[in-house]
This record gives sequence, structure tokens and C-alpha cells, in this order.
Amino acid sequence: MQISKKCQYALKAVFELAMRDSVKPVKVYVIAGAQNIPPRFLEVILNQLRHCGLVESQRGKEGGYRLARHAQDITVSEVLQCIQGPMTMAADSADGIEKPAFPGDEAFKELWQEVNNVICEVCDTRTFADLVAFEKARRDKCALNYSI
Amino acid sequence: MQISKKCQYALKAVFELAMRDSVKPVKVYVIAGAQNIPPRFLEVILNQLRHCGLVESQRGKEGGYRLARHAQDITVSEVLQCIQGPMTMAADSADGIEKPAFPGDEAFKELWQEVNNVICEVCDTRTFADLVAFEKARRDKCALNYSI
DNA sequence: ATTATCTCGATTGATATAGTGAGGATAGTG
DNA sequence: CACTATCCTCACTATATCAATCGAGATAAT
Repeated sequence: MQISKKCQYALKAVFELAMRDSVKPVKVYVIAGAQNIPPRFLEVILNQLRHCGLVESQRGKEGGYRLARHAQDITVSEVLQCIQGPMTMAADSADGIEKPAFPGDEAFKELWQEVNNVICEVCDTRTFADLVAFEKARRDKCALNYSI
Repeated sequence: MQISKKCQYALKAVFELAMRDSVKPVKVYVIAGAQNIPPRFLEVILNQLRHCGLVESQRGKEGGYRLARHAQDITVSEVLQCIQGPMTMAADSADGIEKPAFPGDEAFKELWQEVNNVICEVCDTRTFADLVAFEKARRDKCALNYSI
């Protein structure tokens, strides 16, 4: 049960854009540098985020990416779902064919549903504004420690 | 974010043993047949569960597997951890080297910690006795529907 | 016109997953 | 004791997924 690198990069990228909160678009290689992400891979990821309506792009010179909405309106869930599809713990038959169902299938199905629910509860309510606030609070605390 | 087939098989196998609650060991191919699991693969899995102390084996003719503890003392978490190691959402550096930490790393770390906690809350408290009870309740309900 | 940037499909290499094979060890049975 | 059904172990293969890159094209600022 791992979060893919791609997903982590996507989250970092959106976070970076949220931190900057810039009207000017931010270039891919700048984000890549700030968050230590392979630049060409990040291009792919940002494009995917764009198709999901999470970021906007501007082409040509002085182009780049910016958030499509305010950071407080973008949740962690949305990014996760954009990159790795709907969150399902157990593999459900994508072919639509009802499998004959073996003993316990229903019990496990209910279990995974419950697990999904609690995960969603956390990720649906966590916006990038929250994450940025957390980061800024941490920095303030560190600055305080140094100044003493 | 998927549960591997191997893990699903492991859970199904332990569930099957819990359902039978038999003093006599149950043969691998019987479990495999009941739960639709490739038999040879199941051997590997049951062996792994044995090393974790979740099931016991008996060799030779009339051999097989049984639970090492009561179903009410085996949680879903234990099986998951036995098969796919400790549950961590984000990849932490296994090499022990402290990475330089990029903006937001701490915020995400805290997030994944929270997600792990809620997952564990569900999986740590769900025993196989619970799952069996769920299954039996479901069957009773169905039987009732048919009899009316 | 030039150049820096995004766009996008194809491709590659590494890694993990799912499953199999072959031979050995063990315990019941006749 | 010999036989056989079962578990035990480790090595192996095929396939899928992941991570990342390539190359050619489109677009916008200067």
C-alpha cells in the first residue's frame, strides 16, 4: 500500500504552486527544481492535472502553470484521484461481470468500503491551503528557535 | 492504492480457516478450491503466514493448516503486515539517510501519518471472528428471504 | 524570425506482481 | 518398511506497472 512517486510528485507540484500563489505562471523547470522532481516527468504530470482542471497552463515564452482554483478549494483527494483514479482498496471487476462470489467476499467488500471512507474523510477535508499553513507555521517555529 | 492479489488471497485463506474453525488441519487444495485461489501460490502464502505465527501446519498425510490462534485474536492488520510489510503510505527512505527535505515534506508526512492512523484504527480492530459473524449474518438473512 | 515554453504520443528500462517448477522433508497407512 | 499424500523451500519466468525520457510539434512573447 504505497502512494506512487507520480502521485507524490503531483502533490508536491500543486503544493509548490499553492505556496507561490502567483498570478504569473510558474515554469515547469522551476517547480521541478524547487521540489526535486525530474522535469520531463513533471511535464507529463502537470498536463494530467490540467486535464482534470486542477491547474491552468500558459504556453510560449513566459509560460508555465498556475492553480486553476484557490488553494483552499483544492483537496488532496482531488489530486490523488486525478493521478491514480478512484480510490479503491480491493480490485473490483472492471469488466462489469458479476463474479460468482466466494465465502467472505461481502464481508471484505464492506471492510474495504469502510477503509476507503476513513481515508476519504481525511483527504477530502485537507486542502492545499491547510498544507501551506502547516508549512508556514513550521517555518515560523524554526525561525523562532534560531532567533533565541 | 491497491491491495495486492497476494494479500487478498491471504485474507481469504485465513477467513476460510476461521469459518471452518476445525481442529483437524485443512488441506491447501481444499482452501484453494473454496476460495478460488491458485493452489501452488496459496502454498507460498500460507507458509508466509506460518512464519508470522498466524497459522500452524501439519505435514504428511492428513496434514494441512489451521489457525494458530482463535479467530477473535487475529486482526486484518496482522495479515496485511505479514504479507506486505508495515503499512506506510509514503515511501520513506529505507537507506536511513536523511534527505535534505523540500518545502512541504513535513506537511505531507503529517498527512500520511494521519491517514495511516485511521486505516489502522479500522484494520486493527477488525478480527476474523467479526468477518465470520458478518458472513453468517448475511447468510441467515438470505435464507430468511428464500423461506418466505 | 527567434526562442522559450507547453503538448503529446511513443518508447525505454527498472521493478514488482502473479504464478509455476522441481525436488526435498515429514507423517500417516498398509 | 515401503508408499503416498501432504507440506516446505527456493529458484525461476512471464507479465504488468511504474518511472522516466525522447522527439517532434504548437504557441506566445520579444
